[in-house]
Amino acid sequence: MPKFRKPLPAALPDPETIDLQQLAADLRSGAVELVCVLGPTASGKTKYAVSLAHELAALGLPAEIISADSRQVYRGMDIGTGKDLAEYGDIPYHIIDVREAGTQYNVYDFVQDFRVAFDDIRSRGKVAILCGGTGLYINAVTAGYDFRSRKPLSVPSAGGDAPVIPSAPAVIPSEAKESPRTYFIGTLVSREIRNSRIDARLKARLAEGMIDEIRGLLEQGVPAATLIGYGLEYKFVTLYLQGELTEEELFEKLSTAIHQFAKRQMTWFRGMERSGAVIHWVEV
RNA sequence: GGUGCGAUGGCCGAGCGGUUAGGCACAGGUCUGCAAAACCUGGUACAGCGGUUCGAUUCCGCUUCGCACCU
Repeated sequence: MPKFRKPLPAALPDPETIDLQQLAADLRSGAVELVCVLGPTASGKTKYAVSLAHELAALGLPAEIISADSRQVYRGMDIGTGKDLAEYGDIPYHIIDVREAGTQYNVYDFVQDFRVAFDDIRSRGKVAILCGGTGLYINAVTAGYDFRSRKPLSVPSAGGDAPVIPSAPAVIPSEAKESPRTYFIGTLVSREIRNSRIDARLKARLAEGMIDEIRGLLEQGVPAATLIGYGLEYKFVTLYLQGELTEEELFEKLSTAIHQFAKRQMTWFRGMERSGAVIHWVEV
């Protein structure tokens, strides 16, 4: 039997410095059509994307941000998703607060929404910066996932208990366009720092009223099962509100779950790199 | 000081004279309509030293360290 080598913890990519002048030139020439800022949770993506937008604007290339976050699409889910809209300042953002909390949203919807936002931004002569941590969504639009050949989801017949996906159109989506030439920038943080930031941020969110936010969603009629399905803060806080976790367990388990989530995000990004994407990692 | 009980991988926790229990954490990975989701894979540890035995994590003794109780 071959002895399996224990996989070593993946080394951090080498940090780079972005050559802004070059990036600006590539944007002007069309060599780059989309800038994508990605990274695990708590790595400072939004802050980085906003400052990049300002820097590009200073070079005569005003930019707008398209969020690639599967949970910030929901209105009323603010603290738990880390939706810090103030952070954007005067930079316009897209695909945030576009759905009611409690509804469904998926990659397919995102691809449609992205297309609209992207075309809109470009038609106004501005640069689009895609920024987020939902790897699947990022990959779907930058690698050109084609859903046309997939069976459109159908709404189950009355009485069925299959999950209803109301946002799924019953028609075959329009022809997928070619994916934009994308320049990827990854926000890099060591695992240790990332995890300690996650914990600090979690404490802050709890202190800011995250539990009340989620209690409010339940009171508005969002089913507990749906909130649990949203994962992380929504899942664990709901369990806590249902009395299934003590306050101590809430922090401990949620903290662990977010650490694991951040790791999965990095796994996804490495996978993108393995399949050919070039990600320029920067230390923030 | 005496007696008794216990000491299992990062943590919890079974077990047996001769497979690597298991869970959690951690690490690596998968991913084309719920992705903050759903999955897959990985680590031979039995406090130390002797002894009995073909073979000891498992039996015996001593040592160390915990816990309990006693004068």
